[in-house]
Amino acid sequence: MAPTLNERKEQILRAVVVNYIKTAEPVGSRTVARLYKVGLSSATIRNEMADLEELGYLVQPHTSAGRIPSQCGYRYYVDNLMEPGDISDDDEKVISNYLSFEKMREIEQIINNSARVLSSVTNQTSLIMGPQFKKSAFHQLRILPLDEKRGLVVLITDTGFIKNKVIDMQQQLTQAELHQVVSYLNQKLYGLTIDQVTTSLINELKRDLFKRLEILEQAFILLEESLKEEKQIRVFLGGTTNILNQPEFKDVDKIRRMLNLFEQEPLLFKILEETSNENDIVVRIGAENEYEDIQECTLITGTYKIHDKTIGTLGILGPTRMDYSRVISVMRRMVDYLNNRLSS
Amino acid sequence: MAPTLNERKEQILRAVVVNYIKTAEPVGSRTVARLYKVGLSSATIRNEMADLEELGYLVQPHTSAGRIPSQCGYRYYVDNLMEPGDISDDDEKVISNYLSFEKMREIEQIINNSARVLSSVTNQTSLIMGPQFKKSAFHQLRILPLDEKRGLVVLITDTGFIKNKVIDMQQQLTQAELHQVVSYLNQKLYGLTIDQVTTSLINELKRDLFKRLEILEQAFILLEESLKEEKQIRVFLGGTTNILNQPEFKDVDKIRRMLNLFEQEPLLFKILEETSNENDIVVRIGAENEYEDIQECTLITGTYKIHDKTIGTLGILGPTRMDYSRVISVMRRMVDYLNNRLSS
DNA sequence: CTTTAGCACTCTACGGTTAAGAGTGCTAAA
DNA sequence: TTTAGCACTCTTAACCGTAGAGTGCTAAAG
Repeated sequence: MAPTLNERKEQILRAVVVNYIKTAEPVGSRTVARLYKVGLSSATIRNEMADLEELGYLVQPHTSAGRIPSQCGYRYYVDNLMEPGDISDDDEKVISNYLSFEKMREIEQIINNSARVLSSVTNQTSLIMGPQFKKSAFHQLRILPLDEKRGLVVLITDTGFIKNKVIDMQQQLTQAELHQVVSYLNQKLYGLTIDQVTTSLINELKRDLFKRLEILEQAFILLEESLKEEKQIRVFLGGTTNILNQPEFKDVDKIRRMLNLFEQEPLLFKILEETSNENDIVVRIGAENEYEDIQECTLITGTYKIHDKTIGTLGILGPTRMDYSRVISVMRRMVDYLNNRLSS
Repeated sequence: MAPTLNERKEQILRAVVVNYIKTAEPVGSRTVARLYKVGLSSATIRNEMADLEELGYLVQPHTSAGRIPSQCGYRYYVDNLMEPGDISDDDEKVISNYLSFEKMREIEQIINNSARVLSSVTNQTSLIMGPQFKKSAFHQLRILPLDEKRGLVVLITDTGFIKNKVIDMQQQLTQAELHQVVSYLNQKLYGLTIDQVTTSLINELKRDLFKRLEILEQAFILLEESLKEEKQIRVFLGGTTNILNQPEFKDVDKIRRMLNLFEQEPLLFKILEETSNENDIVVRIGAENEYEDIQECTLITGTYKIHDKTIGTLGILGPTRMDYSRVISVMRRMVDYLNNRLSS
């Protein structure tokens, strides 16, 4: 869609982006001439940079400063100029070092740890959406009587999640009655994703069951509630303090807005879900993001799967001035890791 | 221990503390004379303030500024000058409004919500230690076979916690064998607190059981691990961004140190545990805190119970310049709330 | 026609100076 | 013992002026 630039302009744009990513300082024509063997004088580069500014790829903070990439500039860089490249050896070393230590079994811990790794390698803030229970398929339901009044509902999905919840049972059920209810439910719900277990479906089942047993009111309400609650998903954060190291966040007010965002789990969830794409790593630069408070940031997301079923999203959030190539390769690496780790 | 001040000095000290808490500006003698009907001229107050400074209760940021309370000054204020007072009507209204909405059943949600309330009413950062599983007593253990290879271990405590964990069972166990193991364990462990279930005790049990069944290796290792893991407790945070509103945290470096602290859950846990006292609200001002990074802060803690068993701690962390009277009363209110809520 | 050297111009960042304001300590009088 | 008065101190904000970086434009060179 964007008009293609000639090679020289591309070279210069790349030089500006790369240098600005590294130094966070506006890049002048002299710097480009010196550091990137373009074989041109600063004056020529100046002219080209003026063109690039007119085309919208560069901006000038003020008349006598160097140029910095605009959001379009970053976009062009990511789409056309960046060498995708594999993860660097150094990063790989750090990551595998981190991951080798972990003997975690609980899925939450794995996710949490991944958030930590992701943020400390990229020096950005990482967000990882916990496994989305609702996308799993119903596999099995058990009710385990605890004592006279209480029971434990255990719900097992095809992806291996186990959710449980204590319920009060006002009226006592005999073992046989309980068994009857449970096997009926299992039969009806088997294979549905949790998403598909709607309130209306539950109501229907309730009507059916009431014909046979009229004592389950309590238990049912609670089962319903429990399913509803489970749809709320945790978002794990790593390296929230990393934004403080970025010069673009020297303003306390910006920091506040970001941290505020980090406290709002449902919002983070929404942002991650909207941005992510099942099959690919997505890069949202600046105003490409829906949510206003991150329109000076770039969000990079990827998804992870359990047994080929997409189950969650990971994201890295930082200023638009971000080492795209590196972050993307690290992201790719972590997605692979999670896919392998969780499917075993 | 501290020498008692005469009434006039107390009045002036109180005035300085109160005013400084409100304005965050050094308080001059004129201000004290004007706003707090001491019936003395600024000159007299100046002399008294010079005395108070010599005694260590006030400090001067620089020669020509007003005074601000030293940490000793705050301590004296909290111990002797502050009217303890009940929670204000406004605060009570806000709190009960928040709490009336909640229909939460899960303990984690209750805690999390409490953290939110606490922080938004006090405008400080709140920390709440999740229920301390390890202080509960062992009540009942169940193993629920899921399929050929896996089982669900369910652990129930006297305080009503339910913890569960999936285990892989390499060798198959018959129902009878399983039952035997489980009832043996229940018998041996009943009534012990989780704290008391040490590795050595588990090893002992293991030896005992191996005489009868030699197939439990796997299951046992996993049970042991699961108990160990459960000793790690979550700390819920609320209002971490509130510190940004405090003028004492205008320095980005201080902000970073605090946020860094907030990311280290085990450390928060340690701080809360060290500070808290089962029977009372504890106020730790500045250097009274062990941990270096909060020695410019005040930490106020209280504990909550389930069935008269202390099970967790809540804390409020803010700059030493904090509305002590208000925070303490709010803290007291929330402790009461949690005690009632969780014991039902 | 493209590239380059040169130069005047613009804007920021920084250091130093100044003036206003707040509050003190001291002295002497009430 | 208290208070009025005053000189003194220190901070803060505003206001220069200058150095430095980088530009845009022009004119010459390739």
